[in-house]
Amino acid sequence: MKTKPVETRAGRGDRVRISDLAEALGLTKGTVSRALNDYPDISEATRRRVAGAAQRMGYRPLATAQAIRTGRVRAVGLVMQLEQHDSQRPFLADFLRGISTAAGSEGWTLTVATAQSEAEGLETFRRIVADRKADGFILPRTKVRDPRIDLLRDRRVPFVLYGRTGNPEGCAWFDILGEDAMSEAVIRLADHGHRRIAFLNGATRFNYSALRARGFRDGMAAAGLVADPDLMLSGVVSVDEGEAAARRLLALPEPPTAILCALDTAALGVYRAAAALGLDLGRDLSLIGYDGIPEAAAVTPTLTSFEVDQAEAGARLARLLIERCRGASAEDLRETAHARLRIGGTDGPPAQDSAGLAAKITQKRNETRGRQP
Amino acid sequence: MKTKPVETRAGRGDRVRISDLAEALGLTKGTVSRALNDYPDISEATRRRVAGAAQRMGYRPLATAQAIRTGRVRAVGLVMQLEQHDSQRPFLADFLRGISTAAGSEGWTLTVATAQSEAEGLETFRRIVADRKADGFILPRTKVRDPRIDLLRDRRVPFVLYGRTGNPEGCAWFDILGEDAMSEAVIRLADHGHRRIAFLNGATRFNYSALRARGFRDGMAAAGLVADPDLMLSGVVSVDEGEAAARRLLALPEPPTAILCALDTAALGVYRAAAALGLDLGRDLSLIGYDGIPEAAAVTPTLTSFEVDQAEAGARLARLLIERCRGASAEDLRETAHARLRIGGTDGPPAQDSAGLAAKITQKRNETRGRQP
DNA sequence: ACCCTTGCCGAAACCGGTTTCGGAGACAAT
DNA sequence: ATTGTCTCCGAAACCGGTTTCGGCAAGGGT
Repeated sequence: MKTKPVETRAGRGDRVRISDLAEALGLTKGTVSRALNDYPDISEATRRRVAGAAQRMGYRPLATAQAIRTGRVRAVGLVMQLEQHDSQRPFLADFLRGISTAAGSEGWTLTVATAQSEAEGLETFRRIVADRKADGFILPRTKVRDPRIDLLRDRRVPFVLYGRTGNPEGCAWFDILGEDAMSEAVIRLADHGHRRIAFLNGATRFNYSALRARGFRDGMAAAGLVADPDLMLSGVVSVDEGEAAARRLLALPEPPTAILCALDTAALGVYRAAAALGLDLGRDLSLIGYDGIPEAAAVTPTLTSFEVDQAEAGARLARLLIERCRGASAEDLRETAHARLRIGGTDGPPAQDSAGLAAKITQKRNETRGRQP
Repeated sequence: MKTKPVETRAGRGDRVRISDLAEALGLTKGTVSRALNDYPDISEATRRRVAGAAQRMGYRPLATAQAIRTGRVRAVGLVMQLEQHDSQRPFLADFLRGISTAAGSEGWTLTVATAQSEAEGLETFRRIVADRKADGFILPRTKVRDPRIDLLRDRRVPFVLYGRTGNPEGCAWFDILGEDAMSEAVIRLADHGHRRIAFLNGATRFNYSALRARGFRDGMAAAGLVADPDLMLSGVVSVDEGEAAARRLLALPEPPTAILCALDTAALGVYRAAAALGLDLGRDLSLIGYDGIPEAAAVTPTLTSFEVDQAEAGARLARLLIERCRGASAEDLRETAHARLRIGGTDGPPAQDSAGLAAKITQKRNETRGRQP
């Protein structure tokens, strides 16, 4: 039954072991180990001597060997729960690059797993921890109430959120201030002269949704405008949902002259609705999105949107997690950054006010109706 | 200096160790180990007894502990060398999902690293092997002559190509038959009535380019058409390059009525060129791409293109690599699959032949010129 | 009845580290 | 000079497995 494995000569390879180091220094490997791990019972002199020799001889402890005693393998874990409409998808490569380079510079590696469902995801965490394939996790796409957090907090497994969450106790995180972006967008639209501004929010189970909604409201207040509840929809994620929502909004007696979307995918749906109604994006209807997905730059006119440096996010998350694994307290490991506005062609001064827009829409609709039968 | 690490109680956790198993069976752990690893000096009876107990007690060997003796950690490695224009990028999530689920079902995990340059990539391989973070590698985007292959082959590290290569000796692989797709596309265009068909190929250093070019030629031959060298360009990768190439082709005395692109990104550039010349895609000019990137479905008309099941590709690659690590010979581990045509709105019978198209282009150009000054 | 295989398993070394324990030596205090 | 404390390192156990080696018992041949 046993087939001969491929000869991996890496086995006896040129690695310097701790015993080599010890021998070269005239010490025992136990002493060398303690010196390298900053045990207090090692004199400063030998500590330096050992560190120097380790450096010179290129000694790097074998993580798998350390792990059997310490249980720590110097690997950050990432469990991706892929959903159909995941705005992070296009940026996954950048995100992973950020994580793996930051981790690599500390001698850590990245272990990736995927899950189709939440339950499977939790099981995956358990497995990876039990198998010692990672020392901690980066948790992307945090929810307001997130079972992953409960699980890991309960098991005392280190983790860092990409995003914030409802109960932040014991959580370290890095997050983009989506609320600031939404607020900035509203003020920009108000400066253009828009007074009726709609907001298409994402799925409310994700934590960012509440924040972006708050940012929208804050921006409206700052601009001296009223946030009409009829113009605030949530759960608008896919292109189709975006189109449907926009159609509904534009059929109102007092339609918005600008739509702000928490997700670019929804914004792409607005393109369709505008095209169907014969509206000019950027003139008849202004539109601002969030994420900066590639499709938004490929379409005409290009979408005004907020882009996030996902590589930077990954790098900072990795560094935070490593610090956390080394024992830093979660409360000291909380960072944020801003999204950057990428100006496209979909926002500008309104060609007419809400009433004018309503009239135009009615007129267009009648034209179309007239042509059809 | 030493900060207290986060208490990971996974350490003493509920894991059943091999010694637990041995004790329960009244055997020594050495015997149990040999039984589980199919050593020939274990009776079939005890082998079964051990396997049964392992199953029942939920014993799973700790990979990191095994690794220190065997050097094998049950992890597949993936080093992504990210380039600016990587058509795989949008599919990375699916690809990773395929790999990690297939690997997971065998108890393996996935270690991911990234590199900015070829040299850094090679160094990364060395590091991962030396640190025993992976037992073998999946090599995406193979080149005709690929230094990664030389390195790994030389060090006898198992690997599997995603793609084929110039010197296949000792290489296992999985690949999509891009040549068949190109050939199919040509025949489709010929069936539409096209006679002058152009081909925009990708970067020639990648192995797929030669294959797709061959597929184009084979398709032309099969359709009874001549492949005009003036209509075959290569190194056309980005949207800008695609646009420039299309402009050049359409300025020829006998322009093509159809363009086949080895990459969707290039095809997106053709959209721009067609728009600039006032040509109707699907009527004046037919266009077929390859990859099925999301932008190609977002644009109007949608691009006729070939899509690849990247999750399936990842899964098969993972399985092949695991087999390879278990000792299967590379020559027995070579699989292929087909891309699937996704019909869009960019291909159809030509509205006019090449001469007619040339006339139309000249006319449009004069119109534009007349308007401009 | 004797020797020689052969099959099968226990004992122990080993992999490359970490961690505990104890003791040698330096130095200060009595 | 003796005792006590403190510093610093060696020795050895340990982590959870794998692999080598040797030997016992059963079976086979003469």
